[in-house]
Amino acid sequence: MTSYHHGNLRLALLNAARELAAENTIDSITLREVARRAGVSHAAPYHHFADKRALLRALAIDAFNELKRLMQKQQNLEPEAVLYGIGLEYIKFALSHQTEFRFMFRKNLCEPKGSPDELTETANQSFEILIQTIRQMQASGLVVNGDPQALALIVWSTIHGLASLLIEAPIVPEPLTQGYLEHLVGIVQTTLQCGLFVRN
Amino acid sequence: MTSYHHGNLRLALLNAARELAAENTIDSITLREVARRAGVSHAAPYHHFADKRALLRALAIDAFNELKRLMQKQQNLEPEAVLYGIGLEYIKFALSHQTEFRFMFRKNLCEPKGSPDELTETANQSFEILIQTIRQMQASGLVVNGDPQALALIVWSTIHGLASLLIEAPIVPEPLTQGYLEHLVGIVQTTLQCGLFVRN
DNA sequence: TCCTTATCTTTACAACGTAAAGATAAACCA
DNA sequence: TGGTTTATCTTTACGTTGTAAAGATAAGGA
Repeated sequence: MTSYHHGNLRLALLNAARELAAENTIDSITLREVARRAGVSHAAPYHHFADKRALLRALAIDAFNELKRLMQKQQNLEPEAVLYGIGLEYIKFALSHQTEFRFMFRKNLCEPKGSPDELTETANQSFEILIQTIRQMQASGLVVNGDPQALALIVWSTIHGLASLLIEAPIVPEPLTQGYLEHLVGIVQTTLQCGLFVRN
Repeated sequence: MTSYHHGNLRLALLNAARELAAENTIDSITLREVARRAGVSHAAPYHHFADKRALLRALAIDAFNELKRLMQKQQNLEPEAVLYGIGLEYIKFALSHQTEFRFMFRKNLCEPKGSPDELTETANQSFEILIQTIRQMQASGLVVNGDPQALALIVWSTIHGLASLLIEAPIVPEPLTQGYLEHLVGIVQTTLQCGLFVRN
């Protein structure tokens, strides 16, 4: 079992990183510790990732793909329920994968603008689902007309903002129960749906 | 001029950190480089900050205070324009102080929950302005009734989410002009005001 | 079979955060 | 005023990190 060649070290490294992500804070993910957990020398990772950024980027890409999968699943609901479902999944994912979520939104993990970047591409694919949802809802007369991309950006902002604040904001709104969470997403829904302002 | 005692090293260190924040990415802020720029030895900062986290925390606190000041200034506008003004200032601040903005929302810079934490307190003071604004608008009949804290959280989410995505999201919506920025904040306003969904 | 190539280890180095102990100057107190 | 205390800064030191370079091992193709 303790062969010189590992078999699938790349995956083992990513899993070790995820393990660290789950148990510690964001700074505890170190290349050397990841290698240690995978049972290899501290330089071994360099045969699978160009540098530390590349490892974290791979982590972020995996996370985006998982989130995309969760969002896609919500598209099977009745049209009026899709957006609420997506919002809830998004926030639940952020809360249950806080460290990965932080790496998903770290510009300096992306390749310099212009060069092809898998992270940017994967993120865009997730965003596409939101645009697509808006488009479908527009077709069903559920959402106002207008540039679907801009509207999707606002929806994403609202959901992403709530998720970020719940994770990172130095304010403690409540002990976070599933019920309170659904309550908050409900307000988001209501806000988007009815508007915050009094109609005149 | 080159006296043994610096005079106001604490401020000089913070300014050096801000200088680094302005010109580089988030990882380039190192305690030793900050000390170098302030013209002192690499251990000098420890007489003014307990550790690196404390320096960054002070940076975040200063940033929150500056943002609070900007938001407060908007409260002099006509009631209907306050929220738009706050949103625009918030996003402009995030874009012009990206690194500080990132440190403002970093849970691990806060003291462990329970102990008194100046960062948490300062952040709450900023949030208070938003709650206060909602309350005033409710009094003027501009905003629907309901828990002002929860409503303010949603408003904050939307604005904060947009700011975060513009800074961090691995999608490039547009070249960011002042005009496009105002356009986006306008959509936020419209969303909050009129709702995204078709009325039925 | 031998050689190439991919994978992993060893060794090495500079930079970092931080601790401990010593130097300097300012402030305070007689 | 002069001496002592205290705050501030420096020097030295240590362990950890990311990364480069060179060597060891094993797998696969000629």
